[in-house]
Formats: sequence, structure tokens, C-alpha cells
Amino acid sequence: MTNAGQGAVTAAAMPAGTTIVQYTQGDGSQQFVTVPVSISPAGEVQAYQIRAPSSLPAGVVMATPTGITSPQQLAEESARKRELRLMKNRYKNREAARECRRRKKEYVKCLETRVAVLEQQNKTLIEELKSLKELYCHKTETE
DNA sequence: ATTTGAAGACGTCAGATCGA
DNA sequence: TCGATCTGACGTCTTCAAAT
Repeated sequence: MTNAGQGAVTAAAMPAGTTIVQYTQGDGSQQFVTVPVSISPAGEVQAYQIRAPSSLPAGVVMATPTGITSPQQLAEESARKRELRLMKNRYKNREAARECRRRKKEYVKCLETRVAVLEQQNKTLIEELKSLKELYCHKTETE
């Protein structure tokens, strides 16, 4: 594990040319993503350096390449970028879906509460109408 | 104890919407 | 126009009660 210093980020080397990047979110929770990198036999990250772009959420860092020249490397690099972007999208989407479901549940709960209140009001009004009718009938009978 | 079906939670993708 | 966000739809997994 190496610590990049920005937002408590750590990276663990994986066997198949990937690394697991651990990052801390704004709320302090830990998240993990796998990122393809080239690792030297000594376990050092060779083709990437760690930096923290402003477009990422607080605590998230992204690996960027250094010294890439050939078209093949460029293609690999864009594929890696695409993969990283998709991973980020998936993560955000996951969170958004959770939040969406939470809001939906809350909304349904609110509606149910409103239905209960309105049903109670309806009952009360029916009772009131009933007693007023009785009162009216009684009055007309005595006249 | 095992099986089965319903209900709920979750992750993912695609499309809609909105603000810069 | 483009990126970010929201949400509906779909498939999968888990849990739990009822049936066998």
C-alpha cells in the first residue's frame, strides 16, 4: 500500500496489472475501485502518478500517465480512462439510485399519512353531518 | 427440514431533464 | 452542446412466512 497523501488515498498492487485504489469520501466512508496500472517488479507504480483533480469528489484521486508515446499506449491509456470514468459513473449512479429510492419511500410514507389524516377528517365530517341532520329533523318535528 | 413464492433491497443501464 | 443528476425498468439476491 502506498499513501498519496491527498484525502487518505492508498493503492494496493494487484497481480494482473491493476491496482485497488482506496479513497475517503467527504463523509469519511471508505470506497475502493480497481484501476489498471503498470507496476515494476519492486512494486512501484511506473506509468502513473497520483494526483487529485478538482472535478473529482473530495478525497478522490485519479491516476494519470507519464511518458506514454506510442499509439498503442495512447489507445490503452484512453481505454483505461474510459474504464475509470465508467467506474466513477457506476459508483455515482449507485449512490443516486439509493437516494432516489429513499426519497420515493419517504414520499409514499407521506402520502399514506395524508390518506390516514383525510380519512379521519372524512369520518368526523360524516358524524357531524349526521348529528346536524338529526338535530334538524328533531326541530322540524316539534314545530 | 426443505421447498417455494412474495416482497423488498440493490446494482446497473438507458433515457429524460436541467444548468453552465 | 455537454456533463451531471434523476428515475424507470430490469435482473439478481436475500429474507421470511407458508406449504409440503
